[in-house]
Amino acid sequence: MSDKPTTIKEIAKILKISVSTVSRALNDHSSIGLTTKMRVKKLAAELNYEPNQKAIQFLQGKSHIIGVILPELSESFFSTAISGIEDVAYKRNYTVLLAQSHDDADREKLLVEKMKTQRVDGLLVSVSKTTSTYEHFEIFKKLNIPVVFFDRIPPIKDIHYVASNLENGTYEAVNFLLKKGHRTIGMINGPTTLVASHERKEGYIKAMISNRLKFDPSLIVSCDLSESGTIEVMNTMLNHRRKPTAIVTFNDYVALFAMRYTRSLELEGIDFVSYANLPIINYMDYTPIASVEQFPYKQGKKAADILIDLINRPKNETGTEQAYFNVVVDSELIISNIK
Amino acid sequence: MSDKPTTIKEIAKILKISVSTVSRALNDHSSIGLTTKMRVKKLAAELNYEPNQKAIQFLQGKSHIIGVILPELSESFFSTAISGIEDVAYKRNYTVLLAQSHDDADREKLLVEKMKTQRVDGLLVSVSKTTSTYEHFEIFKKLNIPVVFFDRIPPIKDIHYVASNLENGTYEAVNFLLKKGHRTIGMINGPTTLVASHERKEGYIKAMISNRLKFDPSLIVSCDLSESGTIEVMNTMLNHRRKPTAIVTFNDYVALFAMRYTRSLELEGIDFVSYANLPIINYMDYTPIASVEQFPYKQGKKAADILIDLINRPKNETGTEQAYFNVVVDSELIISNIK
DNA sequence: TATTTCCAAACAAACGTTTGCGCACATTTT
DNA sequence: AAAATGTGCGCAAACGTTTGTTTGGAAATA
Repeated sequence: MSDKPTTIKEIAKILKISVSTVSRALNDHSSIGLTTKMRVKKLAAELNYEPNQKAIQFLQGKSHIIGVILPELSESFFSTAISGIEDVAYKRNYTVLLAQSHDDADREKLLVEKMKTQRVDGLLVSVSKTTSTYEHFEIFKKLNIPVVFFDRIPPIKDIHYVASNLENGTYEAVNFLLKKGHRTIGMINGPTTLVASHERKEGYIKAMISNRLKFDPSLIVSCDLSESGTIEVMNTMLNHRRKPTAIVTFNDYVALFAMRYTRSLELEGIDFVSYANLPIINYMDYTPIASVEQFPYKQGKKAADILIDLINRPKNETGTEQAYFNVVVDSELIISNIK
Repeated sequence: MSDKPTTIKEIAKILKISVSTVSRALNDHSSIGLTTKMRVKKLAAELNYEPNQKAIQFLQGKSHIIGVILPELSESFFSTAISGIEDVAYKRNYTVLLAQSHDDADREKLLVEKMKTQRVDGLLVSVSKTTSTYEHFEIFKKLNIPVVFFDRIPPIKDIHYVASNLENGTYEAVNFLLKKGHRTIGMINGPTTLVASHERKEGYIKAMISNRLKFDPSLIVSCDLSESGTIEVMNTMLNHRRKPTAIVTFNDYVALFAMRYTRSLELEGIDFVSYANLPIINYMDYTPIASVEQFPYKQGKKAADILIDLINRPKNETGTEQAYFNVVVDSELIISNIK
């Protein structure tokens, strides 16, 4: 039968010393003699001793679980981010409790409750598209449990977050197109309410300016990101007095819609640049000629690291204003090697 | 400041009764009077009492964590499966510890170790492509910790598993093509070593037989599933004395490769049927006309349910041979609505 | 009335580990 | 020689909960 795992007690009994001595020996406490330490460690190794995490966590009143709530696991951006989150969590001895909101605000609220019940030590959130109120996160603030937002960040103050800087990537993208000879560059942007839309626009403008070109606001159009919406704005673009020879799209889906539409019109020669969300893009016949990479793995890692730092930070003195982590990960233009 | 969560002790103190009474009252133990129960429950509700899971789990010597090791989170099949696993885990009060092998056997071995250290109560595994030995799972058997395999199942005896029945889905697929008028149906199958390849072949054959058609083995070809491999076998197909008018491919990637290749040859009119792995398929210009759906969500749920059942099964009498769960989830042909 | 049965609640141990405190002994300082 | 300091280790409490055993008293039986 399966012998129960070795405990510190058994080691103590065998060595005829107290449990506390064993505990301290294993933790390299300074008040334990070298010989005793050696003996303890040797026996521990022989017996395959592994500390009972549950006991420790219970004792310390910490769950050593970090909650992660994100919109869709099946979106490659998020599943890649999770990968980074987990690598960090594992290294730092935390367990990840995963949950998906499926972009539903109500479900998100429910999940936040669940996380509280599970007594997570910290929370990592990428908010759902439909979330418009943010009180459900207040509970955590009250309980002094840190929350770090990443990628999809609520428009409120006093929060920790990790997000990508889309401005610089967009700058690079537009710059790349300009260097390639394009002079009329369109942009299919997302809803103007999104921070991400704003950043894209800024990057676009900066690229134009730094190339001493005039910025034509009518070349940037907002889109609801659906297929029909994309076709609609594509029509606007194509009927523009200055028809773009290149278009930057909000994401890969929009790029695919737009490219499919131009092909259906038997239009050729428009260069597309997008933002990397889909790995599958490599399997396709027609792909954007470049992509702005947002490094979801890196972002996930960073966010998890910050969260765990926050969990373990020394007790913040009451009254003292604490600092908020606002980390921005630069994006980067990746030029496709498919010609 | 954040008041610490309410404990059973505090309730006891306030009500001037013992902790054990409170505990039993909350758990509806029979030996507690109705009035006491009411009083306890009322106060518990008022104080927002939530049992400290860590304490319970520690006391019971259970971690209430199930480990999940799978090849790639970013593959939609797996991320969908995870979703099902988590739903079940949550409902049954378990936490999911997630890990990816990235289809690397060594990493998988490492992760199994990690899971052991974390003292998971059970393990859910979809084995990596490169795994060829399976001793690392033996440790769990020895420790009496249940392991359930799903989707990618090792070819060994005496294991629990959940897998999809590809035979029936393939049968439906081929049948569908036959009904559509096709008489020469090719199949790009995977490596013959895979169970999944075998099942596809069987389904194919059964469909032919039940339609009273002769089965031509040369119409089924093995493929390493790479793009070049796909092109190679496509050439074989296209030069076959009986050129197929429809082809069933091992997965969506192979379908995409094959379809791209036929288009590059400016060949038209071959119908493709594939197995649903990629949601993105809907965004593409050319898609298979039908897909065999494997219900990863359902499979994940089922696997998790079985695992947790196994964890909580009454102690198996030593010596008594225990039964192994071998669950097979039927696949189903989904006909694409994109014409 | 004396004894048994039963109900409701209390007591106390247990789970594995960490940690503040204290004790004994040895060494160094006054 | 007495006092202070240091070293190495043990004692016991603590974390929150469950659960086997015990207790007190009331009701039921003899």
